[in-house]
Amino acid sequence: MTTLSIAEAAVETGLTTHTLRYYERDGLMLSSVDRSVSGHRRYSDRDLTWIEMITRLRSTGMPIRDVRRYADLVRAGAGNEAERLALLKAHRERVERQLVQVGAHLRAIDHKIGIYEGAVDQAS
Amino acid sequence: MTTLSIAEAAVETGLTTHTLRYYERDGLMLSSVDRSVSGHRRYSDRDLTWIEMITRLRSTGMPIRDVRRYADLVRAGAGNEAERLALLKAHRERVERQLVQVGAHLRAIDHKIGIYEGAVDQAS
DNA sequence: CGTTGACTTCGAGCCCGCTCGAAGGATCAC
DNA sequence: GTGATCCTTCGAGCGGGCTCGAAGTCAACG
Repeated sequence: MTTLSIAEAAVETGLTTHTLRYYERDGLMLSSVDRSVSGHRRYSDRDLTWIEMITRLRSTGMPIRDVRRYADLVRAGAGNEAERLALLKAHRERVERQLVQVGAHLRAIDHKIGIYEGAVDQAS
Repeated sequence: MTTLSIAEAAVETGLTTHTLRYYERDGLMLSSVDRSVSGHRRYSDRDLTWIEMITRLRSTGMPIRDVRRYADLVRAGAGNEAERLALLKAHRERVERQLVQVGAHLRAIDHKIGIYEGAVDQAS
């Protein structure tokens, strides 16, 4: 099992070291990241996998506080799967509704693009 | 041609009166909104149509400053269609890339949901 | 004529999610 | 050993996009 320094974990996850510390500080990690004897953070595979999950939730638009709630549930251990499920499903619904909306807006914008393409063609 | 008060325009567009004034202040409108003799804003159909466009751009994630740039182009009048086209196309690209990404993340989350559904089934 | 209420402007404040800098301690490369 | 590099914590700052409050004007209703 490999463990990474915060700088390496930053590269691996595409986040900054500042953000990684911030996530931990803000209660988004499942537990405090392990430390080396010298006190430096050591990111485990488990940490990295979890950060990947955070990234998924975040980049589908989940606010930090909801990610924290989810982390709290996972941290609490087995027994609250139904609650986690509800949280993820609710999120899923929101994201899908938004995808549909964005799709519709995008088509309207495409229509506009079509108009300009016509106009630019004319001009040439 | 109907014209609306700011309060009516807010209802119509789903924005707040604060936001409508903010958009104008921030140079997002094509021109200052007309005023009644008493100085109250009167939103024309053209204004509402434009606000709809702003909403489309905004809710597909375009930052305010880019909306302003686009408004500047439209305001400048005919002759810069190619530039407008470029702006919209670039935006379109970004949005599509993001849609793909969000879709991928969503599927990963769905996978997780599937796992929890299994677990909750087990428990019941 | 008074009061209610919708409107005006302006500037400040807020929330989110980072992002950064300072100050200090440890570690690595030579 | 010494200098560069990396780490730590803490708290402040920032950019975006609103959001709000204060203070004032004006018009309509009764």
